[in-house]
Amino acid sequence: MDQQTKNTPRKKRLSSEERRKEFISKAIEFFAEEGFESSTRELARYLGVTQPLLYRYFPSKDDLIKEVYQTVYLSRWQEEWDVLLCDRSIPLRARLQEFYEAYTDAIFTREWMRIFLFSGLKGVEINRWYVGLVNERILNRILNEFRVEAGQKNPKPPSAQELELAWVMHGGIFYYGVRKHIYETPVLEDKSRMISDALDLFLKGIGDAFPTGLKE
Amino acid sequence: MDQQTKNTPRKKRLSSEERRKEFISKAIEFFAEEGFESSTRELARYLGVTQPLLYRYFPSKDDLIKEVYQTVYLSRWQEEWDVLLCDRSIPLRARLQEFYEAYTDAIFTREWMRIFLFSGLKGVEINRWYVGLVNERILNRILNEFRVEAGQKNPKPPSAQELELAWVMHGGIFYYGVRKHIYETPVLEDKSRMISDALDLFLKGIGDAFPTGLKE
DNA sequence: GCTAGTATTTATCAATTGATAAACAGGAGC
DNA sequence: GCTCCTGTTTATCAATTGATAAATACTAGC
Repeated sequence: MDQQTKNTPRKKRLSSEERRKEFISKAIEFFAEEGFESSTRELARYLGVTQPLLYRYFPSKDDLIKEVYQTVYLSRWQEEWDVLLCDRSIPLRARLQEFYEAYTDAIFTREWMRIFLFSGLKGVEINRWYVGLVNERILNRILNEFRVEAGQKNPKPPSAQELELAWVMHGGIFYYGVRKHIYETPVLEDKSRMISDALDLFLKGIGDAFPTGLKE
Repeated sequence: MDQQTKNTPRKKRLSSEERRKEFISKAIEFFAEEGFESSTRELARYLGVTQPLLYRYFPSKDDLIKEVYQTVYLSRWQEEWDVLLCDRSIPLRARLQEFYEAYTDAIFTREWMRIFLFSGLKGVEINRWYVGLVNERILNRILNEFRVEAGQKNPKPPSAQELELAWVMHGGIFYYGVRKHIYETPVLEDKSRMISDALDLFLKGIGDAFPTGLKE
């Protein structure tokens, strides 16, 4: 409705841009399933177009793949999570529960998990960047907030051992997604419960394991 | 030395079998690095032979890959671990520490980890079989032994929730290997410490979370 | 040393791959 | 209705793929 208001010469171009987006989004589905080694012809068939058409939208297969990475890796993180994790008006326990439920809702899909692991095995740079993001924006923050909640004013950065423990917790939760979407093994249906138990273990454990860190 | 003792007509054949084994073992290195989509020609170059020679030893590329799976998946598990995990003359905590140190020594290699994930993404049957092995021979056993040590005579099988918690612990430890050998991210150097902390969290946590399960 | 059989290589096939160029189609603007 | 522009397809290339057959090199056994 109302497509021809005034002169909007970008209409054509916008449609072209939309087409591109559509290609990328279906390419994500396709590569997630078949792996990045699969051929452009099969991808084209999946898209319902001929193979040379892809080269009108992307200079090469590699460029297309890079766009797939970009979209997958960058579109899932919600800025509000940065706020949530540091919102000291909410008890840390509740913050973490809410965060991990939302975070796993975002990444526990067959698509995201498979693209993530495929790219991890390829060793592409964006994968390492993402691991760094988890490290800084999730785990270090959690450990910092834990100290603050325990009464420390200017908490020191967490030790390597503490950080490792946070990684074990995070990895344990992440591996739930791997089992479900990669191995396709039955898992406990109640994801919230799993998160809750994992967080209980972690928060209780870290308090016991590093009691000195809290009082100084 | 001493190669021609008596008449050992199997010597030729043995040598042929050895060659085969050698091919498989180097194919493991190769495919772990390059992925199973890589070509037989590149594999042959890696082996220092020509490509058609491979077809004297293996009917097809797929057969070779299957042998790679077999070797990787079946050669690492030590029968003695089955004994160790159920050896009630040793405290469970010590059993678990010893087991996980040995187990991770066996599987935390770039080779094993990459082959495992590659095959997991392909969804091959042997991968699911292995996940089942972890479930029955490690996690269910641990939970059972925990109840026995807590005084139960004929422990019921663990609940799905308990099992999930064990998976989170196991997955957390496993993910340490993924981070180290797949993502190649720095991890806490002291693997034993990581295991120890992870086990502390788990054993303490499971005792607190399921106290009723222990007394009935 | 000769021979037979096995290990290995050379040559080659048909299918598939990423990529390019040229032909075609269809609609917007005059 | 005609033209031009852009989205799309057809035709095609050279490189690479898994696989086979024929030729050669090698070595044990006489």
